[in-house]
Amino acid sequence: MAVTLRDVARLAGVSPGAVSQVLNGKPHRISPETCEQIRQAAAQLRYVPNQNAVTLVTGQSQAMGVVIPDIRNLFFAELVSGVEAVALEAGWNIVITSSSDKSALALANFRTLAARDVGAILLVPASDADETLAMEYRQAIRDYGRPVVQVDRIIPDLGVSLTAIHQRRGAKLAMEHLLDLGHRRVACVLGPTNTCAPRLSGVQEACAQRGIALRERDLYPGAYTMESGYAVADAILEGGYTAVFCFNDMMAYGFYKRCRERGISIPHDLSVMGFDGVLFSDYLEKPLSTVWQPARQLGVEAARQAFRELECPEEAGKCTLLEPQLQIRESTAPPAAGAVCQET
Amino acid sequence: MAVTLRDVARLAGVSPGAVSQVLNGKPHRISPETCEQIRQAAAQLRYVPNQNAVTLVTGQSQAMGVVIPDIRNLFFAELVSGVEAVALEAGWNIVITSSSDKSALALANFRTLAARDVGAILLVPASDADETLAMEYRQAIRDYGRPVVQVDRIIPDLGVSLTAIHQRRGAKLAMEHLLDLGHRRVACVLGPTNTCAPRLSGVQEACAQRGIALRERDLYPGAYTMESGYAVADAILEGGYTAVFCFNDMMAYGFYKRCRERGISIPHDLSVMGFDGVLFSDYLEKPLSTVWQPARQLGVEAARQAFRELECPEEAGKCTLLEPQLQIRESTAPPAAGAVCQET
DNA sequence: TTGAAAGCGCTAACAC
DNA sequence: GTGTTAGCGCTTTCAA
Repeated sequence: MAVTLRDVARLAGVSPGAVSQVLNGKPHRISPETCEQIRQAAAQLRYVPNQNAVTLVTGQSQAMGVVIPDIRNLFFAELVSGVEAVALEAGWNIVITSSSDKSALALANFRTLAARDVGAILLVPASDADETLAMEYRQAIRDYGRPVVQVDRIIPDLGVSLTAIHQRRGAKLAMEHLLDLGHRRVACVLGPTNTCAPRLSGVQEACAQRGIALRERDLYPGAYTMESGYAVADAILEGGYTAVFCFNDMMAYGFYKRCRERGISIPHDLSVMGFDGVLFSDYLEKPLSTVWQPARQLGVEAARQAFRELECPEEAGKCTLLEPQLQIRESTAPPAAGAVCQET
Repeated sequence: MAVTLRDVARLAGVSPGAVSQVLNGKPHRISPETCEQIRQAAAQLRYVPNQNAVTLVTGQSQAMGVVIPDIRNLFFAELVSGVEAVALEAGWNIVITSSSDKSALALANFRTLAARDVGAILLVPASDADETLAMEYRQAIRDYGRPVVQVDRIIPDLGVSLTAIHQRRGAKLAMEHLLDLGHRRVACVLGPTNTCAPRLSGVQEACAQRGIALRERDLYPGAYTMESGYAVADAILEGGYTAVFCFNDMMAYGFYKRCRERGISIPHDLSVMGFDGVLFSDYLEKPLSTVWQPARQLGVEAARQAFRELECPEEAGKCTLLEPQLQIRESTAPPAAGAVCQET
């Protein structure tokens, strides 16, 4: 059915080996005329090498495996697009697997990709990864024996490179912005425990440096969804705060919605800060102040790191941290004299 | 490095063939004890079959190729997630390629996927596809010789199945909604010419059926981006309209922004209708009335169609149209008595 | 300068 | 029941 290298060889009247040499641009000990004949024959038959055969014999597919929680999350979509751009330059494809943020599935995905002999794997672990899982990952990474880059999220001691965004610093920037505006009663809406740790410690750092107390009860649980931002709003609006730091933009959107419903004016009655810098934040009725994360760049850097390791194994184990950017828009302002949110 | 089937055979003291039989659950003519031994050996060595070898010999990889314009577009991200869900059930992976909505790249991607022996290809053509390209596609599809499903966008006479959303009907619904509210001066913000044709004819149909004239100048060019919605807003706000139908939600967001800046009140001064039903539409200051497209379901159906064709080639050439849904929210209302947009 | 031959790891048809 | 064998399409080494 498909045209094979043999077909080309037959048409050109040479051996398969010769065709392989020429078409792969190897140091050719083949006469220019033969070369030309081979090229013509290949073109005529529209020969395309079977990648699986190439992979089988070379032991490495020209594909990069990617494990992410969910492609519908804009952050990961951006990330993937960065990876793809780099892969494309090198003539590689990408194989994507989503874990629904479930560790077991993420690990299974990792193994599947390994079994496909992808040339490298970019791994964004699920947020519920624990020590048992870390051990399994270590094993799987060892078995795989090729470049693995941990992206965005950290499982300790995996022994592979890490490419991530400096979230702690970003969160600190955000909190400092709020504190500098004069806010003293700030609520935080967190994400899933495992993944929001760096952001939380950024917040704590900012408070500590300014000698401001951050109470346990100022920390509200969230799930990084609009729904969870909406759901937690009432409690916060009654908590006597002058500002809220939502640990991602989505939750801030949900928060906005509830504020709108209750007639709370942002930023007059309450300042709202986000985190992510998602596409839409600039198009809200009050453009959201947030911390922009270079998601696409993250994908680019992670892919580059993988290629670097491929060229030169000593490059493994590098840690790359990208800088997030504070984006101050219209949802934050100094606390108003008579803020509507009653004191507790 | 990696454990091979031979290693397992050696440990179990049997032949490679036997191991293959047992591990693949083939009608086993193998004694239960031997079976057990083989399984144990495989488990002990943590044997994982090399997928490339399997692919090479079976001639088909357990992977579905997907060609889309851009993964950062939420619509396609949803689509892909649907495909992935179906693929996962069958133990397949997906290989994603983005074309940046460029036809040449989309075609190249198609060929790359074919060369990888993916089991089937889901193709969302780029929006600038012309007849020359259609010919190349036909050729490539023939060479590929496996199931291809055209998704969401139509290239005529490709001779493959099509799974899409009934956009014409959706657009008609939207326009009817506007007309039923009493609007007579409606502006449309289009998308790239090739891709928005069905939506446009839905609009025309609705107008024709009600004997309402749709003038050429009521059609404004757009690019399906927020920026383009923002950019076109001024012209429309001065055009004496009482309603705008943006051919996607993104452009409506951009339109909102400009309205906000100019103090135009939606829907009092102007009704705005979107198309897509993107995640955020419900969280805008005035939740956007729109036409929801079942993007994820589209992916699910397309993948299922591919699997069906794989099982039974006669299934090829089927056309599946999914129904979009009118979602009326708060951005549309009857035209106000004294609308602010001056007449032309 | 070129052809022949040996695998890569696996499946499937065929002997034993 | 189980082992042996012949490839899948390609790269690469070694002879010629």
